[in-house]
Amino acid sequence: MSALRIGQLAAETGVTVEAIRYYEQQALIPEAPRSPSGFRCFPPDTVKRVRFIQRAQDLGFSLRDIHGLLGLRNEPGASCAAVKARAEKKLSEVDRKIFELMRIRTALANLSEQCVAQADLGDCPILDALED
Amino acid sequence: MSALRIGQLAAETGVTVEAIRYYEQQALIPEAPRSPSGFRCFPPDTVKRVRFIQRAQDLGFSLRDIHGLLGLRNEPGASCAAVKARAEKKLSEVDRKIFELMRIRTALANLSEQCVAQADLGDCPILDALED
DNA sequence: CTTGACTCTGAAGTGCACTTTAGGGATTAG
DNA sequence: CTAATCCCTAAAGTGCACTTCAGAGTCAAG
Repeated sequence: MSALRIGQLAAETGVTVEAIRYYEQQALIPEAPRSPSGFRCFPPDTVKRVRFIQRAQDLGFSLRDIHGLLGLRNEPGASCAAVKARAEKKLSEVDRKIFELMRIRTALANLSEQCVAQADLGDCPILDALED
Repeated sequence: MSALRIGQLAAETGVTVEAIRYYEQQALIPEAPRSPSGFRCFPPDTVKRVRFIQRAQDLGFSLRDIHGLLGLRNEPGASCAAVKARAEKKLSEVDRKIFELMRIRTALANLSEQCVAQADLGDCPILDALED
């Protein structure tokens, strides 16, 4: 049970076979060796690689970002600090988005309340929150 | 100085003239009246509208979403119940986004914290955590 | 009155992260 | 053996939010 065919890898990771071919094409996973008939035979640890991609994507990294993260490991001068710097850049972006979303959340909640109280939407709290 | 031409509106808001024409085409800003020669003459409060679009986009709303948010404000008071339902749907979407971002934030913060920023990449906690 | 900045339209192109299509060959359960 | 299922490739399509292009009209300054 050492090599996986593309469908098995897909089932294992929950991504489509097309997405996996796409990842290979984009060099996010190593090019798989082929069976005599031309089928891809993925080494089992490709599962980990695909999960890495999924997790990193989930953390807000683009595929380009992920390619960069993967590349870091092979760069001579690259350090853990470089990885940390990227993670922290993403972290501050995420913090900012959370902060802004909290503001609009409040505005929307107010709007909803006013809808109960009175039907007049002439003064919209959403706009108030966003136009400053 | 009551009406703005498209270039002035663009300069004021920091978006391109093309993007503004696109917004108008997508009905995100009202269709501007035209000068005798066919130039758009934007009422000054269009600046606010464009800024609303920018902010909302920054919060992760698509232009389609924004169209919906804007619609909330302009709908006739007749269907107050429908408006409220819409506002609450948006609210739950916002809540979901906040929740998702908090999850991402926690993961990034944890990973970043573990990184001593001195180790070589063989044992970078961030990459390690993403790989398991 | 000419030059250069500004504006117009419609159509096509861009980047992302895939998905879909078309037209095949390979493998396997019954 | 046959039918279902899996796999292959290259290319085109998708949705979003624009950007670029081509060709042409308008306006203010010098």
